[in-house]
Amino acid sequence: MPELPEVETIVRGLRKNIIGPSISEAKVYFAPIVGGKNRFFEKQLKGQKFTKISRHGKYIKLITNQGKNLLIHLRMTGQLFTALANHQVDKHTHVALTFQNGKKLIYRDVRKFGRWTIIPDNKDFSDYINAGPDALAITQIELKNLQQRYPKMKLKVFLLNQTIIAGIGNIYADEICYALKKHPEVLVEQIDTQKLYQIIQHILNLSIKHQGTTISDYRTSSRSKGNFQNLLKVYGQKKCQKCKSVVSKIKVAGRSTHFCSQCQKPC
DNA sequence: CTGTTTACCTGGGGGC
DNA sequence: TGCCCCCAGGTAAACA
Repeated sequence: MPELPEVETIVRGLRKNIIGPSISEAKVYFAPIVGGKNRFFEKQLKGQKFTKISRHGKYIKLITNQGKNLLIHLRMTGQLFTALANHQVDKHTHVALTFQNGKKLIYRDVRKFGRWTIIPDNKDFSDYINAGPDALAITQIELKNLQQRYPKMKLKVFLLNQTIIAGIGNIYADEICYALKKHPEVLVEQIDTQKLYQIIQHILNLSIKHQGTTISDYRTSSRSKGNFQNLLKVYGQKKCQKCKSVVSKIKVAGRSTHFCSQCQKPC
């Protein structure tokens, strides 16, 4: 589900709501989400206050006043939203934090793939985040260096690999290839760095402006849907917006891949 | 080392 | 309606 724009939208929303108040109760309803250590987890967070929230790629990083580091990954269907004191949890809610001001932070995840990790005191976030530079923080120089390191990699495989660039997932990889007018299987060495750089920044920032893409599960921190799904040019589309020909669907790196065979040439 | 499956889960949609 | 199969925004582990 959530890629960089969706995670960024959630982080911005939460920053306004959960920074400050102390956690009066932490409740885990499904232990595997927190690595099976639900008692430990509840104890660690109780009484803490979040002082900072940020993001690297699709990872959410939270820091408390007593230096506890909490790492959250939403994977496919994770939802992170704030709720009022009277909020009723449903069967897909796996973690709930209650703050002293009565508000709650709810983690809901239909497929249960997401993970909450408390970083041990002697470790750092980076020990638990296996990722390259963030797609919105990367410089053009860094991007060029990465292209030179993986010249024979297919463009979409390169974009999807989180250890190369962090934050781009299946939807935005397809949208980026489309905007570049390149077939997703074109080799990385054939891509102009400046164009790729500008298109990545443009598409991700535009999606953030529209609160991300809701295909089915993704919701903002206030549980509203994103709007960028209305602006997608090729992912999940039947016909190419430009030339009206039928959008092709193939598998690349095991992921469903949409492209226009007329507008995106493999040259 | 690299590229390809599989596993983790639930639910929605299509075909019959 | 119900059953079966496939598909889904992600990633780590197992496999060849």
